[in-house]
Amino acid sequence: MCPALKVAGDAVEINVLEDASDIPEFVKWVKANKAGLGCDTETTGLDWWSESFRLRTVQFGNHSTAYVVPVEVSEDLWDAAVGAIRFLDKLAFQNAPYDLLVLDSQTELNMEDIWPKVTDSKILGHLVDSRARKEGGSGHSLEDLTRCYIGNDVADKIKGSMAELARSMKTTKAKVFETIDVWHGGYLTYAGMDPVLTYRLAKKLGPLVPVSARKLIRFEHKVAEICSYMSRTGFLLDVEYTKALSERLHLEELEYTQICRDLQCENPWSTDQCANALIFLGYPIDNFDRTKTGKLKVDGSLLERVMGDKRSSDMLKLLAHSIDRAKSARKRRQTWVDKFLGQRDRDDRCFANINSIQARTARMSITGIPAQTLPGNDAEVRNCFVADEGHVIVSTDYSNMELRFLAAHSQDPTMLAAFRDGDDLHQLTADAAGVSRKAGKTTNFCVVFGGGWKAVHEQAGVGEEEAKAAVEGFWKTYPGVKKLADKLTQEARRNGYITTASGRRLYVDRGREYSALNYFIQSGSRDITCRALVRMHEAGLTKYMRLPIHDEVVFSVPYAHRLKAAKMTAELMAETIKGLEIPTDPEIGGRSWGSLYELEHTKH
DNA sequence: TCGTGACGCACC
DNA sequence: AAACGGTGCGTCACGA
Repeated sequence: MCPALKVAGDAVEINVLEDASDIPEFVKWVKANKAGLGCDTETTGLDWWSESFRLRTVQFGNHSTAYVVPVEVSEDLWDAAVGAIRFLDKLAFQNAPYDLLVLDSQTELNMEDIWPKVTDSKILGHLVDSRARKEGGSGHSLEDLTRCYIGNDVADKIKGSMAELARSMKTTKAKVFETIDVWHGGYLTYAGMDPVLTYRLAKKLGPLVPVSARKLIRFEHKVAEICSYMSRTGFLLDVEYTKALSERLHLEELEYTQICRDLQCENPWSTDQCANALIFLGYPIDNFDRTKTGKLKVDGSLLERVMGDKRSSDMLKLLAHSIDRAKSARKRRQTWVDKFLGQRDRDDRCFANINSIQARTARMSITGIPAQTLPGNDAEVRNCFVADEGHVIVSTDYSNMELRFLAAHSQDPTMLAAFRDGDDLHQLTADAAGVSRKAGKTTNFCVVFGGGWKAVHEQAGVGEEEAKAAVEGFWKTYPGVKKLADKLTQEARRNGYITTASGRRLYVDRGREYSALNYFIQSGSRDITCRALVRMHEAGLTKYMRLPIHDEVVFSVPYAHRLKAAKMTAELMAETIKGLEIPTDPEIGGRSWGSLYELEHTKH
């Protein structure tokens, strides 16, 4: 028995099962709590797919009592924990996808059987307040939610106890979980507190979800479930190709780093050193922009200016080019290629960690395989991933989802007609304002982002006057959009938040009410993709899904069924919003993901 | 030795 | 009156 602890004034009892003789008491307690308990796992790390990964303890908790089951010490304890999970009607987890992937991969339990019983306190927390802690919101980690809804003192104690463990063991936090003795008192206290906090948070947060968002609770749990199946499936890596690419990028990096060194730039990753070396070779210091902290700005556009400047010497141009190439090669290798190789499992699969409800707008984020940020202008990096044996890659995305969503919800007649008639919306905006198509297109996107003429000016590379005319023309051409934007801005000003088409509450920062339109569109578009995931799941397509990427879903499908699969995904994903269809565009590729990008490559 | 902020760049 | 929204990740630089 651990020392008594207090949470928000209540004593919390943490029990540890030491051997089989403790099991009857635990079973009795679980039976008395059949309706539901908080649950958590402690493991050796986060890489649930790796061979060295181990499940160490499973913990259960209610409002005031916790049981820590050190499943790694005996089969009896293992069976007791597994039995409890099977027996309980409801289970509350904090970030359920992770724990369920652990239980699924390490025990005889299946995610499919656990998910229907799950409440995820992270999902509830996000539905209550989607903002990160930095943004003035609650945040969504266990520590943040505890701090916000239970008490600072408890959150500090949890955080402090972990740091203390690391200190006492003279190691890093990550190593603690791998090496600490399972009977260590501090460890067991830490482990036991988590399910108690999760249980309390789940109880507390449920009623705080705004009425308009209640229907999203089930929906978001389903989306998280589907994403966890995609995580579990993983994506097959073409190891031979990936190794060769890594090697090539490494040589490229070395070659260009050497040139930088020869030109007095020892470290091209230090912006200070780059600036100094460029100035040393004669580039005028006045030509630099400054960062907001007043330092010389060295970015891609500066390097481009150096290379394009007629007054630049050959050496200066060579330095700018070499800095760019060295950085680019290393970025590709470190951020993507080598990461894939390092993370693969014994079957050469990589596993994405999909946070199905992460951003302030509820957009997903994907780490592990950073699928949302793979370079899109060539096939090189994406070719690392391939469809399963006998499969090909299919990718289905929405056409113009955000602008169509805007047209549907604003019911602006001009914009609606343009989409219905298949007109060129970018040209339409351009014609209305008497500007180039490029300015028109950029304006359409900038308005969605909440940008103004300055953004159009910089992004489209058109003059200030043309940019001003384009933005002014936009609002005149689409008065319905203006009306929606004004309505949302006022709503944000009045309430401090907007309610999206799905009923989600999104807080908007004071003084930044112009972003309300973007939140509405971005969040609504994300919900469209997620509803499509649910429909495809119900149609039995989950095992072919690999990754959701904003307005796109990537699949691996059997070659023989590629046509039918593409058609099915296109039909299931398409959705009609207020009478306007958001159409989809399925693409059938070859074995590698990059094959879908090779055509676009020829554009350059 | 770490954690963190600034910066730059990859994307929708 | 105007207003660039949302991410992940790697490096450098700095401070506890």
